[in-house]
Amino acid sequence: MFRAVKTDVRFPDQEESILQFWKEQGIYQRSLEQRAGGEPFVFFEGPPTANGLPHPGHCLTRAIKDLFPRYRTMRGYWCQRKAGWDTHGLPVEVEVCKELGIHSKEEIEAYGVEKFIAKCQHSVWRYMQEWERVTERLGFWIDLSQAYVTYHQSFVESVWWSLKNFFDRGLLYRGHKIVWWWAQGGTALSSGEVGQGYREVADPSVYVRFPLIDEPHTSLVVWTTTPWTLPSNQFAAVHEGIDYAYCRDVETGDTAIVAAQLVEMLSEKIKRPLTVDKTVPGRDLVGKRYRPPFDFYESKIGEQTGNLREGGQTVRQWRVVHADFVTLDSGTGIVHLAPAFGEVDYDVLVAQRELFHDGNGPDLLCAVGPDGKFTDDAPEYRGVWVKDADRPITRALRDRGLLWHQEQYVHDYPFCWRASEDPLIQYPRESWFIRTTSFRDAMLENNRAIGWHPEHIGPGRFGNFLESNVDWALSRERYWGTPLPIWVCESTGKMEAIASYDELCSKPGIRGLEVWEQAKKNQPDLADDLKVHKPYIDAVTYDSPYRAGSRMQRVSEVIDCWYDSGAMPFAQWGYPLRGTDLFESQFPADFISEAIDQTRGWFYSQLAISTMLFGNKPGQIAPKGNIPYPHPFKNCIVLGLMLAEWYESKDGKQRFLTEEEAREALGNDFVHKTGKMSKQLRNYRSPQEIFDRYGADALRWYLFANQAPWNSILYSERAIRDSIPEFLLRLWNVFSFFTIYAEIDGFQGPAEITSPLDQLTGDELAKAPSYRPVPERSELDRWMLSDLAATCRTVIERMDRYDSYGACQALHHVVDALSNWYVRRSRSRYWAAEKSSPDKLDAYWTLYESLVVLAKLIAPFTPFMAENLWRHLTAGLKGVRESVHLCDYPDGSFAQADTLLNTRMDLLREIASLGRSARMDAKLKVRQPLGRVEVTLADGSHIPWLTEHDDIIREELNVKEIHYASGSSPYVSYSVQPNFRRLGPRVGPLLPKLKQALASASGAQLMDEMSRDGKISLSIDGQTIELDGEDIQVRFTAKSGWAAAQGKNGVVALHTELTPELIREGIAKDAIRIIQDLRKKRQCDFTDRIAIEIITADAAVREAIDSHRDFISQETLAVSVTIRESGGPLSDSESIELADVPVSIALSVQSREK
RNA sequence: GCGCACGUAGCUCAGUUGGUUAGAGCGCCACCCUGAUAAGGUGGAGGUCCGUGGUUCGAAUCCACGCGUGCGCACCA
Repeated sequence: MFRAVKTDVRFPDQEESILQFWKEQGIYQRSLEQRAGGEPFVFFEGPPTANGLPHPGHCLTRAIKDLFPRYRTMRGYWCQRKAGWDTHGLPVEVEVCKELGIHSKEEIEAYGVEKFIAKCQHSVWRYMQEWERVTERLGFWIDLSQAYVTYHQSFVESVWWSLKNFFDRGLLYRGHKIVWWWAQGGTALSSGEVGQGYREVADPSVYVRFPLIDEPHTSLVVWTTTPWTLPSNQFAAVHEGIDYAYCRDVETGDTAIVAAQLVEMLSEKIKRPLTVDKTVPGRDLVGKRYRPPFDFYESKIGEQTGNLREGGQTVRQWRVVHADFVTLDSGTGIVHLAPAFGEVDYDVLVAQRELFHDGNGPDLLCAVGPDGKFTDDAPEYRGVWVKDADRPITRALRDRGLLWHQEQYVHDYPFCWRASEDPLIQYPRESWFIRTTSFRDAMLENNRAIGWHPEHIGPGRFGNFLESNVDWALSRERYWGTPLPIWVCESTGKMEAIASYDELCSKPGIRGLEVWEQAKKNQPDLADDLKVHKPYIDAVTYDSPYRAGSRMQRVSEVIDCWYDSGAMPFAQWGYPLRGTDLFESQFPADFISEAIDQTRGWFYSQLAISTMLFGNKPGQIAPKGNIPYPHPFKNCIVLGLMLAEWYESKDGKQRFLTEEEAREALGNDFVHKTGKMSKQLRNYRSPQEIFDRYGADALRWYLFANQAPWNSILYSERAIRDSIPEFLLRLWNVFSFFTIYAEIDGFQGPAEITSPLDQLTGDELAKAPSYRPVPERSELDRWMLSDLAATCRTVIERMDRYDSYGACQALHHVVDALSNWYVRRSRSRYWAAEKSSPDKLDAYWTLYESLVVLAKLIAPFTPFMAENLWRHLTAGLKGVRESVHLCDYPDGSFAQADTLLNTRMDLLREIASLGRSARMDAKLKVRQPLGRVEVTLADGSHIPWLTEHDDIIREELNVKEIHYASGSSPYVSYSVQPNFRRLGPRVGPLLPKLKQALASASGAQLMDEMSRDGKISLSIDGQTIELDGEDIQVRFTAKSGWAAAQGKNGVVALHTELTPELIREGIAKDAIRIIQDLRKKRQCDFTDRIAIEIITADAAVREAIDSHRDFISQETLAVSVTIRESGGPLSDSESIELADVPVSIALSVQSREK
């Protein structure tokens, strides 16, 4: 027995109660248990960092991560969903520093690393509740209780194990890296952080002469915007292919060498003529020695030479070298290289060293300390902050006649995002690297096997990134991160890697474990996982195997937290110390998803680690006896970025308003803005607001159904709200319609069935006595189920291709068909008086079954709505599955997909739509019956079928008669066009003329010729062309002067003359509508009987009502309809216009039973 | 500067291997229908398919060069 549901739904309230139900009944757990032993569908959760609040963008990733596992689970796969949290890294440290009001590493050290780490560990969980709430509220089913956490000991040990593997294979090495360095804070910044801090500044721009040693009175001229790097100069770079000019500078009497192409420009700049003596190619300059601008180093090592690998000797530095990056865009075409302060400069140094025998190459010259101040190497400037040294250095150059020219240069330069007055400098730091470059080809091969969605990511952005791979700079000179598990011998410098805490503890002569033990004793609630972190792990030392009496001490660095996330495929299980079975059964992933910003983040870190670690090469791990590419993930949906929208005043003074706020404050005088979501700008609203107002399903449906997931998507409250009626509300209204009538008629549904129920499949429902086999039902019923079955197959096919957007389109389409055609066309069947007529029961069963199938079909997309429907549809039934999420996904096997029927029904709908359009043109409202319509179709083959369904069109269009034709027709004119696709290859250049010929001929004649001869002959440019039926396309046009409308497949024309009888019927129908309105106004029950009294002076109206009295009574459940010409005012009456005349009408309820 | 993507109606987006009248939803306006009614339907207005050139009988679609936007990378010596 079904109970009518209210139509004024509050989806958010319903969702909250469903969440409660899921929780109490452990539905998620049971959905998993039920599939245990099924084929695994492996999902990896890319760990979010819980260090900040979740924002709308996270809802998108979490929604899509939920969709596919839910879908696969219903399809029978076993899909575990282990949550994870990314917990390490600089952002956590920064958060803690803010809290403590400190900045620099010195301040952290002063505060105490031990206390600092403990704070970091706590800080990680600060927003955990918000994260869990959003996750749950969105309906993201994931096992939060089993979440992996990157700081946990088991995770850290897995990471150690993989690093030891790399170390032992020689893939982990120590080298130098030029980093963006925050000197005041004593730390390097990641490229993301650097990118945040760019600012336009004016720097000094100096042109400096480097005198050549072997050519008197001749100088290279170089340009730099960082004069403070000049004392550390090591080379001057030219490009071999560029021509350089020796120019006489009249003022100095010196010869200046600059790029030939720039002579003129430079001459203007220095405002004096430069006379070119000769021009030489860059390669002729390579090897020439020059005098550096400062002699701090030259005075000590100026004559230092080294032995070249190719034989011979040369001076180590202060030579001209070739470099590819030299261009003529700015400067002089000769580049000053200070390898300590530039990445490309450093690369040149490394390349130069390669030329020499080991130990013979140039050392790195660096006159600046990590604090950004000059060291003893440059005594003149010792202790001066580099930026403050620009002026004195420039002055010194001028004094010594080396300053050729000086100006200001405006450019963007990075500053520290945490201390906006501190400029960053490039600075060399010792760093640990992973030799990813030697796996470049393997990574590319692995990448080619991955199913990227969209496809272009693979060869495009991601592939390109792999092509330009450089070794992974792994180490960070910070505190809160996975410690690099390498111990160094204090006397020999030899190193070894450690793979676990136990391995460490078993080392001979182990000492320092007590530091942790003591800390734990003092503070028993300290998380045990901290023992593998700084500072405790740093205290652990052991006997060196390399020299008796020496100790092994850990290096001080922690690692890049991207490595943590990339290691999660195995580290989430603690593999290989723990979880071997789990890892092997859950690797590789079938599906992962993140937004495009993870290309160089998680997508790369996973691929790099997996490619290097797992395989058949010596030293690699081969779980399950090797794993073919791709691994560690097979499919990846790369989501677009979510954009914020806001409103602001036209002058931009009031920003980041909601639409409501803007309307209130500014009237209509505001602009709509969209842009990147930004925490700082606070230009987005909390997802919770959406959940509370519209519900999670509304948000999910908006995210899934509005565009392909890789397009960027606007987080727009209005757009989310607007997407509700088209799907969720429409479906809910259909369901509500069903319950209203099922309650009135006492439709039992599956409650009739005595045998055990399970998922309410067609086979189960067929056991109900009143359930008739589908083939015995009306065409409309068969069509609906066939359309639904076809939709099931379409959705499955698309979801298997990871095309969630396409699947949503199919769902949208079928809900529209159900609501706007099936229910609309079936209404009268539900109103039918005979409660147990087979047709009425068929209508109920068809609608019921459709709703059951839809509940299952939409379950992965809008899980709340699906559950809500399911719970109502199965209320009171015994044995049926408690949750729709415990059901199998419908595969459409309940009905044949009848494509012919579908085509015909589409045609029928088109005819109805055209008829309504024609009525509109003729200004004939649908309530006015018409005598006849003429339907002319391009293709006559469906006419017999359509004729059988006259009743539908007659009712839709409110006409008495309908006539179909396919031949010539007085309402239609034809135009014939060539079938371009077919004829293009055949006649090619003649096509335009052929088109012309067909257009100018009479369409009707061509049609006649075609039907007589089966072909048309045309002569064009002397060539005879024969066209068969498929070579032409016939286009229909309604002839003007008729109330007619044309569509793709035909024309619908109306007979518009009205007989007195038709007019009377129209009036009666108007009367019915008015009475129905009154019933509603009086809040009558659907089944209340009423008495009607009508008073009007108009004889035509009286006659119309009188002659249709029975019809009116039947439609309005009236026991009596009284008509009077005049009389005293009726009590409780309403005065209304009917057929343009005044009418007074009274309604009284007679009985409320039945 | 380099790479990738995108550029189609007021907004958000579809648009199959090139086929000649470019679609949908929303919004706006008008009308209609209505015992699902805080729904539903029909129509209208609104497009140099970013621009230029090319290939072709035919280009929103393919090619080239630009312009603009987003993202990423690099550079700013």
